[in-house]
Formats: sequence, C-alpha cells, structure tokens
Amino acid sequence: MSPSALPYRPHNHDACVAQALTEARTICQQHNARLTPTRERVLELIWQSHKPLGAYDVLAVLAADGHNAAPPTVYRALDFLQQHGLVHRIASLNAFVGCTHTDKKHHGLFLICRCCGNVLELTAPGVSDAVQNAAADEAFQPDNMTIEVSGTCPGCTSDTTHD
Amino acid sequence: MSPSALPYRPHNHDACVAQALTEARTICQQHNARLTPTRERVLELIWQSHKPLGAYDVLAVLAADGHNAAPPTVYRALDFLQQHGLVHRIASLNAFVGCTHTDKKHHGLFLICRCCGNVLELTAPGVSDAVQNAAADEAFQPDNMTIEVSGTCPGCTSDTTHD
DNA sequence: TAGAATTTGCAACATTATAACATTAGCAAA
DNA sequence: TTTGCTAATGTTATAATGTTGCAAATTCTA
Ligand SMILES: [Zn+2]
Ligand SMILES: [Zn+2]
Ligand SMILES: [Zn+2]
Ligand SMILES: [Zn+2]
Repeated sequence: MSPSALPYRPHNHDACVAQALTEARTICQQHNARLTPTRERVLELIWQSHKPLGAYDVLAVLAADGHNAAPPTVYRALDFLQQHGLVHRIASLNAFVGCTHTDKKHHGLFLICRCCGNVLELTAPGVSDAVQNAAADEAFQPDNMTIEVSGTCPGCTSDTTHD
Repeated sequence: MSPSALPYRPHNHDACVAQALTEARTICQQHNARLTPTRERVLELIWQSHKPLGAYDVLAVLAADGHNAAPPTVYRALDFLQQHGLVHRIASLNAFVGCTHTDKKHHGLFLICRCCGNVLELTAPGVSDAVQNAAADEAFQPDNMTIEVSGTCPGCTSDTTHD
C-alpha cells in the first residue's frame, strides 16, 4: 500500500463505502450512539468519493433526495460524525471527508491533490511525534492538530488527463 | 528563547510591531512591490497583537479610522501581504496573524492557545521534514502545508487568570 | 404508558469571502 | 505635458459557509 495508495489509483470504491458504513454501525453501537437515517445518509454521501464534500453539497443532495433539509440538519449530522471519528473536516477546504482510520486513535495527516481533488489520509506517527516535540520545546500542551498538505498526487504527476 | 517564547510572556510588543513594519518595507522594496498606506495599515492592525485577527475585525477598525472600506479592500490587502510572506492565514480560525519569520523561507507551524488566543509561529524543520517524508512515501509532491496545533500555552497552563 | 432525553424541522440570522465593473493613482514614453 | 498603460482602489451586490433558538417529533427508560 505504500506508493500510490488507495484514492489515487483505481479501486473498488463500493467496497470502501460498504466498509465505512459497516464500521460506522459498529462504532456507534460501541459508543451507544444512534446512527439515524439522516446521519447514515450523510456519511454515505461524504463517502461517495475520496474528494472532500462541502456541507452545502451534502445539503443539495439531501434536497434532491426529497429530504426536507436545512443547513442545521447537515451540520448536526457532520458534528455527530466528527465526534465519533467517522469523518474529518479539512479546514483548508471547508469540506469533509470520510475517515479511513476509524480503528486506531490517530491524528490525521491529509494529502490533498490540487489537481484531482482526492484526499489521502495518513496516520504518520513520525509527523505527530515531531509536532509533539516541537510543542513540548515551547512547553505547549497540544490538544488537537490540523495537518493538511496540498500538492500533486502520483496519478496527477504522471498523467496528463485528470479527473 | 526556547521555553516560553515571545507571545506567551510579557514583552515590548511595540518593538514587535516596529520591527515587522520595518522588515515589511524592506521586503516590499526587494520584491518591487508597493506597500501602500492601506496595506501598511492592515499589516499594522494584524500586528496589534499575537492573536489572529479576522478580516472583518480589520474592516471594522478601518471603518473606525474613517477609511471608506469594503470587504474587498481588506481581502486584497491581506492577499498582498500573504503573497509577500508578511502574514499567514490560520485556516482553522479563518483569521490572520503576522509572520514572525519573514527572513527565512519556511512553512510555519502554529501553536494556537485555546485559552488566551495567542499564536506562536515556529519554523520546526523537523516537522517539515517528517511531513516531506510521509508525502514522499506516497509519491506525493507537497506544495504547501498547513500545520496548526491548538492547545494550551505555558502561560495558561500555570495561571488561573488569563488574557 | 408517562416522563425525560435526544433528535429533527424550521426560520431567521451571522460570518466569511468573492464577482463584476467603474474609478483613480502612479509612472513612463511621445 | 499630454497621452497611454498598469496597478491599485472604490463600490455594489452576491455567494458561500456556519449558527442560534425554539417548537415538534421521536426514541429511550422506567
Ligand atoms: Zn474508495
Ligand atoms: Zn481519520
Ligand atoms: Zn509581540
Ligand atoms: Zn511565517
């Protein structure tokens, strides 16, 4: 899985979605939290690709579904999903992406391709540690870290045609 | 300067501002760019503290100055200042802070105190390198990195009274 | 089933950012 | 010094993103 990991190469994405939903159900059960239809639907939409989706994009699809939804509907669902570690917010894009490491406790590092828009989430303990050290040198107690790297993914480096 | 660096302890902040403005003039000259009155004023406002300032906060002060300003005025000035490396945008706060490393080429790492709101910018080559490595492992070519850590600064860890 | 707690619907509003186009200031060649 | 170019600013409107507050409905618990 090292060079050219999942979102950057063709894969059975339906399996991604199915697995994400299954894991979500398990996790919510463990947390004694209710994965209601709206929340599950939002999660499914976020997972429709590995490109982050904006809250209002989600809203638009819900509306097209016939769901009578307003912004708070979406933001509440997204808050819930974030709280249970099922999605991450990408601050530099104001958008949301499904978490691909729901099993481990982690601080995600996100590789965002400027060209195709896909995002790969890494666990990158080396980076976390380096940040921890830098913070410790300043006697700063880290709580949460946002690490977002934009650039060009392997697919877009080689190709001339993009998605 | 290691433990308890600048923004987190009392310091002569006027000197911070003066230095920032001086460096800005130098840099703009070098870049053949015009540090117009509006741009300089915005930079000065951003530097009024080590707490990031929102675009509309800047706008409000400009208005109080008697300057007939609209949002584009501020955003344009901020774009200019960012382009010349004089301010950074903190994505997780939608706010702007003066760059404290205008001399070196750098990717900033920001320690954001949840309690007092101050931000300390570090250069942290160790972190940059770790990120580069993680990206290289995925054959990803990094372009720009956003590294923002929120937590508690040394001042707020010890004190019970905050700013 | 009654009561409590969580979730949703809904309306209005707040904040952040950009588009489009007219106007002006700075500068240099004719 | 007038002309013409470019960068910078003014102006208006609008887009995009995110929140608050309260009432109704649903789900859980006892
Ligand atoms: Zn997939
Ligand atoms: Zn994750
Ligand atoms: Zn200072
Ligand atoms: Zn900087």
